[in-house]
Amino acid sequence: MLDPVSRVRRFNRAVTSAVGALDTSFLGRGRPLGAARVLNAIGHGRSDVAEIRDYLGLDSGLMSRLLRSLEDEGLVETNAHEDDARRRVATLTRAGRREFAAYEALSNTQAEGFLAQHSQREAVLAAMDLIASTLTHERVTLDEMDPRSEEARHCLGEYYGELGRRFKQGFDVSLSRDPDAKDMRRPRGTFIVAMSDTLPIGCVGLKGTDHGYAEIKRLWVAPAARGLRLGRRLMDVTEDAARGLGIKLLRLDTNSALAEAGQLYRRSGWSEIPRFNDDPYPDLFFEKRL
Amino acid sequence: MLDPVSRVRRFNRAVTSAVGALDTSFLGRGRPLGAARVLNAIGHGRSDVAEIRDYLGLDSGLMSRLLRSLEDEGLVETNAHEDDARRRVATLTRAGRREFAAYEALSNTQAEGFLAQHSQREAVLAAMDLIASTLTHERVTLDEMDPRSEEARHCLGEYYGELGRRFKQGFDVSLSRDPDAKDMRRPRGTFIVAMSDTLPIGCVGLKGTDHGYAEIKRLWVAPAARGLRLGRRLMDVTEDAARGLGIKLLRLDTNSALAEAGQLYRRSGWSEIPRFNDDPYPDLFFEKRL
DNA sequence: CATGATGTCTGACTGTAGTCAGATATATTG
DNA sequence: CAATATATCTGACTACAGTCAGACATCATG
Repeated sequence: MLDPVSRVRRFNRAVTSAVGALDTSFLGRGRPLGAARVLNAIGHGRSDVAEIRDYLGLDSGLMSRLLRSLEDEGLVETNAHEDDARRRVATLTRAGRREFAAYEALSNTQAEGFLAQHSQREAVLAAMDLIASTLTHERVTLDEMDPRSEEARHCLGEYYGELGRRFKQGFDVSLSRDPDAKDMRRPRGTFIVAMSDTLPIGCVGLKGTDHGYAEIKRLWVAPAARGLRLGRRLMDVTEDAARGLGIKLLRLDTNSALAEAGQLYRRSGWSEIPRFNDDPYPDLFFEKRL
Repeated sequence: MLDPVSRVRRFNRAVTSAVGALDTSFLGRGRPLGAARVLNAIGHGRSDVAEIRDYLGLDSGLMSRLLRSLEDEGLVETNAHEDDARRRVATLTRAGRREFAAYEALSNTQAEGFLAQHSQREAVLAAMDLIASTLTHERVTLDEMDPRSEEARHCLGEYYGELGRRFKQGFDVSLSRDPDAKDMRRPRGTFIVAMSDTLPIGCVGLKGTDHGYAEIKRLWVAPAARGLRLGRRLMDVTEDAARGLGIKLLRLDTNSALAEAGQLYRRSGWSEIPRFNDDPYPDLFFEKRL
């Protein structure tokens, strides 16, 4: 019972029966699961019918019927898409928004109830994050984003916080050479955020310079997503982007306190070079020719 | 997106879609989910039809039909229960055992595949244990068991290992006054194991003495099950058992390195007393009058 | 041994999810 | 503008899960 496979299977059993209960509770508002899922997808901002169908994996016939039943209930309205009259766009009516809010409240209460069972909330949450990340890691997308976007700023905040915890002397952004946002935008560079569902779980910046090379900056992976080789994926995508921008040489600096990072660089074709800047924090310097 | 409730809901979404895939894969052997569940319940040693029905939460009519379909496939045989001919007992035929083994192999492969995604297996497993324990903690049963049973010995082994890690000087059972198993059996005492599914996740011993009191020994809760107030439940059940045995006074010893334990005792009506034995490890002593 | 309780089974039924073929309206392309 | 592609809808169908009432055999009890 204590070998790894049994532990995974115990988890599966526990979760399967809990999810079963969760599904039934969706029926708690007198509506079949399929219709409830469509209503919630619309409530969460998916309006294009084809998109919902794709997201929920439904047959077009079934989707059509589910929409019709929600319309009959007065919860949803559909209209032709303004650019293409074949496509339909679904929106919630006032009653639909009310009903959606009721589902949201129900889900929130359920989540709170679950957390209340346990006196060590943070440990439970961290465990949930870890498993959710593992389950969804094939669906993580690496999206180019503006370094000033909310998602990017979230990642950077977490990154700085972690440096503060891991460097003996702490970390003060203002002392470091904080890259200018415009150096991490095309065409000089780029900024990439790893998104799991709607949660930003990692980032990396490619910063253009005028010295004949570009720099990799701010590589960060959320603790819950570590071990999934996301750092490697972020680096690969950034290198591809750099090649696309015609960049021939990459450099980066890091600190030996960040052991995983150093390992990653060495394993993926970077070579250590002498210090090439006067930033007070880094003590390790790498470059890679593309 | 980062408040606790959102994190729980993200976990729910991730797990719901994974479980959906898992359910469908049960159909991968050309058999409806219901029949597959019954087959697997029988394979896992549940033979009494009423027990299976109860475990899977099925209607008696449905259960009957599912059994019939498995019989038609030649996978299951049912016979009258030898003590009560109204009850039926289901057993797997040779073909049934083969089919069950195929499901097992499938589940194991799936579990291994999941673990393989992540380079930090132990962290993922610990997270799964924690969540499984939280989800199933209402279903944890506290069973009286022999202190020499496999379950009890597992718990004691974990307990000693943990003392070794938490005591500065380590822990050597032979130096401690290891209770005689017969002092933790009725009528002198008892031994209680907390079982989650088939996994032992906690224990406590009630050790009878000839000094006018009984002792609480070996209170342990698995790391993954901490925070669920299981220690409290174990203590409550043991006190009830002690009352049932006519015991009027309980004592216990512990070590200040085990802070949670000390807190638990103080909060549940125990009072500190002077040392009452010469065991080298404990430095805190309590008693409670029933 | 009659009576009621229990465990299982059968038949008749419902609701939901899902599939498939074809109809309809709109877009795109040569 | 004709031919084709695309997005949705409708009707007809199947499979599965689940419910309910009642039949039947067996057991426990006074």
